[in-house]
Amino acid sequence: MPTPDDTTAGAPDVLPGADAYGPVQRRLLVSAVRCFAANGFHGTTTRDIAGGAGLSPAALYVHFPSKELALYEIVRLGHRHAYDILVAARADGPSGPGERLAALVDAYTRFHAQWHVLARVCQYDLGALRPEHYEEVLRTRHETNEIFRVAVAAGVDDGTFDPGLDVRRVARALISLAIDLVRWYRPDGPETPEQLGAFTAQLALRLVARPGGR
Amino acid sequence: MPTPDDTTAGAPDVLPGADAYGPVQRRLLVSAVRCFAANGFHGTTTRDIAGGAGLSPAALYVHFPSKELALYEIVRLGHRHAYDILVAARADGPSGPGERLAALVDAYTRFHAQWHVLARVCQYDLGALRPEHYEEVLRTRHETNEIFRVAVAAGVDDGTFDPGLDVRRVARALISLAIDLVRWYRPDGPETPEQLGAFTAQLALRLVARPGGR
DNA sequence: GTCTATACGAGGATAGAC
DNA sequence: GTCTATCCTCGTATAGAC
Repeated sequence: MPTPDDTTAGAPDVLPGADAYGPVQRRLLVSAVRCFAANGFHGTTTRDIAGGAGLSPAALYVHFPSKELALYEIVRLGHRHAYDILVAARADGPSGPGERLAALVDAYTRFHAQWHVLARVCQYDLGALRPEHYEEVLRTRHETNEIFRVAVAAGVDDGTFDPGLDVRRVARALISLAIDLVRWYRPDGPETPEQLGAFTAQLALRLVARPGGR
Repeated sequence: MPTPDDTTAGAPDVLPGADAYGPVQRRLLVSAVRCFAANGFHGTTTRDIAGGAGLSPAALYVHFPSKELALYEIVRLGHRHAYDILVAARADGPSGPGERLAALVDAYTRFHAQWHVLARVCQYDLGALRPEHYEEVLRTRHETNEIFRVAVAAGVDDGTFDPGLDVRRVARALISLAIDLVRWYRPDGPETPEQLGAFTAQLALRLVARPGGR
């Protein structure tokens, strides 16, 4: 049972691209994200969502044609935002393969910690999407994963990383480290998203380092 | 919609400790695990479970007092089995901290791959448990996690691993690597549970290795 | 122990007033 | 665009026959 009263304010805690929506639609999406994260798509009722936004059950259907499309909107937003963050992290900063990979892992980890409510929905409720929507999301995920594979491959190719690395598997492991925290992360815990990002990036560099390397 | 007809055979593919139950109860649990893994607890109906076991909707309640208690039975079984596997892996085999940690990560990874249907339920549907059952499961999880923390600490203390390691965070990362595969693992993929276990164990040793170490 | 039949509430979605 | 009221299906669980 999420709290209402994000009345007009944006919802910087659970919805990154919230400015793209009108105030009511935004309140509904914020409520939906919180409900889905807490109880899952099937464990959430349309009454929960509308009530969390301070509206009657019927009001939801003025803004979304179905519960599933509200989920799709949320999942699409989350995946798009994650992708954008990685592209930005890849673009700026130093350009060595190590620094670049560390920046990607750092950014991806921080994203999942900072937006852990949204990220949780993006990981756990994909199965509730209709097949065509699911396929669309998978395409975005593939592009996101590809960024990591390319970054690992770059360091292997130019000899910065261990030449014996299995690129796909190592990239997958780095993604696992960044994503799995949505399972256990709580914002009232001892670690900030920044600390988690820095730590995970450090682990990433250990994973790709040359055997005898400094 | 899982398939029926595990009629009398055990269900080695989804239920490890299946021998402890009678044949009908076992069929119900097997059906329930498959349904929960595919659609989540709230996305699964008691009709789905009973139908998947070849029974009428009402028959479920002869063997389980509620849908939630069937879930609890499944989750308890899964967590107990994972714990037992780790204790066994810790007990046999060579005794150096590196070998021991590798054996733990290997076993834990293999467990999640081999029993990925069960493991998926154990990771994704915990929130559907009633609070008292949830608390009980958390206790088992804590003991399981503690095994990894102790194994990492042992190598740090005797100088085998990097003395600068943050024991809790590194243990958490190893657990993440083993668990996250339930999100993407498919048995028809290119990797066997054994290959995944060996690879993840190798990553674990990289993560704990001394900086200049061989 | 399993079945058919059913009670009863929950939940997605709509109708129509304001 | 929001509300109240409602439709109607689905879903958990039970009753009672065999």
